[in-house]
Amino acid sequence: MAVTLQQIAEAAGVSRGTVDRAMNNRGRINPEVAERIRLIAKKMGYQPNRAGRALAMSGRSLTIGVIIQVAGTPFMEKVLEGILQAKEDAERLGANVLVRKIPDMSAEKVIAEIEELRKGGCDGIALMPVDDRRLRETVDSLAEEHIPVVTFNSDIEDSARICFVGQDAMQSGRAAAGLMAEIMPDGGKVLVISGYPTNHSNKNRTRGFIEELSASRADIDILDVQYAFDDDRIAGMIAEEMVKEYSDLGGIYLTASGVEGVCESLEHCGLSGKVRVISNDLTDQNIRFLKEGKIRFLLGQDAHKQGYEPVMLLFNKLFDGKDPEKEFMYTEIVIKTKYNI
Amino acid sequence: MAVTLQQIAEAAGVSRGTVDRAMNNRGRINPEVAERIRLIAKKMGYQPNRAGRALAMSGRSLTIGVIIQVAGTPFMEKVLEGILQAKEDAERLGANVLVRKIPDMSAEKVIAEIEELRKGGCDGIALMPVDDRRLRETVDSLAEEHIPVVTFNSDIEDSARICFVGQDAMQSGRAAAGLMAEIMPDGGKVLVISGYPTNHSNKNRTRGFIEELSASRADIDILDVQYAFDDDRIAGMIAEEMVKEYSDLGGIYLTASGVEGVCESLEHCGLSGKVRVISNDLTDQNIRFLKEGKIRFLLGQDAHKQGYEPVMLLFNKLFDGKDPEKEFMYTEIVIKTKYNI
DNA sequence: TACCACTGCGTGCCCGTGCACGCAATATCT
DNA sequence: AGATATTGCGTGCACGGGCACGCAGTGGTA
Repeated sequence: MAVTLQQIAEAAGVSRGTVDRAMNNRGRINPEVAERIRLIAKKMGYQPNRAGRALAMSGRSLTIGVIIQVAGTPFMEKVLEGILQAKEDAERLGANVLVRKIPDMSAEKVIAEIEELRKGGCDGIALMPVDDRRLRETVDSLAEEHIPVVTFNSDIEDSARICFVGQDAMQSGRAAAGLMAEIMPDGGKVLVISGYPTNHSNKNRTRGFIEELSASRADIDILDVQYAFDDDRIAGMIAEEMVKEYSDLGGIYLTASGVEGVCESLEHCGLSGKVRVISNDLTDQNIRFLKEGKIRFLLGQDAHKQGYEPVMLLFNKLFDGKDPEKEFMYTEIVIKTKYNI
Repeated sequence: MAVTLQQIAEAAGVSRGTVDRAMNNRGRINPEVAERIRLIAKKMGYQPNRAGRALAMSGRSLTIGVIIQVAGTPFMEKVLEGILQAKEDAERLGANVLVRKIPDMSAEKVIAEIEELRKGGCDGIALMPVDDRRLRETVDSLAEEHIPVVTFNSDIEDSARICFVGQDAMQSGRAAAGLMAEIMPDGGKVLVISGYPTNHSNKNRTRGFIEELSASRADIDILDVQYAFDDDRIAGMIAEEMVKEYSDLGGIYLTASGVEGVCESLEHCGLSGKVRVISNDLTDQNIRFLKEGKIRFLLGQDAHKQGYEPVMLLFNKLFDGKDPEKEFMYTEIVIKTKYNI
């Protein structure tokens, strides 16, 4: 049976109200008594009853804002599903979840949404950020107002956000290397095309990929990393140039965008399906290329969790005062082939 | 804001208790009044408040029993984690979750546990079943007593369980075929070693694998399915016999157990790592073989969800009277290599 | 007519928690 | 010393829903 405040009160020889003050640091209590009560509560394994709390809190707001880009990709659809399920769960306990969908993800738009949520008296915010100085400053200012922020999908490094829910990029790069090793039995050359090198995901995926592949396969030659800056045209040009220069180029790993350009170039050179392409992210386009056999493997992430968890982390923080266990919550790396997409 | 019984009572010009009787069909009420109240409630969009109900129901049982095999595998650990998280969530709303761990999974043991739970006044049961006629009869008898049952990991087909949470075995077989196709660029022969053919998972994995591979790769020759009946020694013998008979045997797909026997045979023949092995289930042993490069791919399933959902489905059913959306809840297929395990 | 059972409804308590209020004891100030 | 704040604590109400109890009105029976 669950322990209640009343039981702790009896065990400590005080009243329920005193236990309440001790547990919730409300002040107006002798610090020594408070400490003793907290010790007893801990020993008894006290966990606040959600129903009781929800009931007592009813009438108050507890609003959680979620800022998400609506791309219409299957990935985003699943993230949204996760968010909506969390919304349902949280709202049944009296919370209020506002989902703000924005069509394109510029820092200005995100900041504008944050400001609007802040004005509306939002108690916590989950967002899919972009790398931007002003956005980081905005997040830090939210933290100063004690409005917790959780980032998901990508992170704002060195900011005051309480948790990041997303992929471990290094590990993702290593997994890609493992797959590349499996499908290149005869050795050969491998090319890594990275997006913006300032982006941490790109950097870490590249690092993980190279570390793993060079460690496991001495017979595979990894060419110098090329940067396509998230531009399909540049990625295509790089691919074309490289397959012409190196006839034994057997695989291309893309850390981010540029898939379309690469696939077109390979097709143009008559090498589509021959040069193995491994890429990231379950976008519509990538999935199409995967189904057509132009991409061998796609590395994705647990989309549902990436939507559900940020909301729930905020809810737990705001409702129970329970901080996230870690500063990062990594989602599983999902490997998709044309057969399990 | 949410509608309460009190608001309905005021709108209907009756007392809260009368609304309660109307909404919960408790009798002792004029049928016409009851109907009128239900109409008003519907019009106002009444949804019972979980917190209130949980609080009122506290002290009463709402006991959910979970029967799980403790194998100590990482997979089972994660399933257990999911169960324990669901336990926490449900218990915070006043439910009671009993986790029964049994060391080995014979039908007798499972039935014995079910009987004990039934005697203890359990309101719903989640279990990892084995294929057994008496077990199915037991589950059906539970259904007659209105004790809902959810199966997970494997199903009891054609039984009265309200939902199955686990893998779509056909799809898993297809994914394995896709991977096999990727790592056998030069064609050759492929062998399927199945566990007990009466087991639906084995049957469907085999079917999915053969359908997919024969459709996508005409240059790969799929040998007749061999049955190892979940016996390592038999599986090993089959593998040894086959690699001797067919020098171009390039891949083995195992639907279930027998991995150890196969790997030993391959090692014995000096073909370890050369003949590609793809298998199912993230057991300790399989993971070891995967890490050692003796297995190329392992197909697993979302373990956490497989623990969490069965308990939550039962809780939603018993607490809110909400039935599962579908009779099946399929978990995602996870592909593991030595690099993302 | 007196007694009882039954119907149809209102009332009040309970669950666990948050919080406002109030009261006694002590501390601080005039 | 007396008035006034502050500290430390107990008490009671509220929240929404389940359910026991009780009460008035009705109908039947001896």
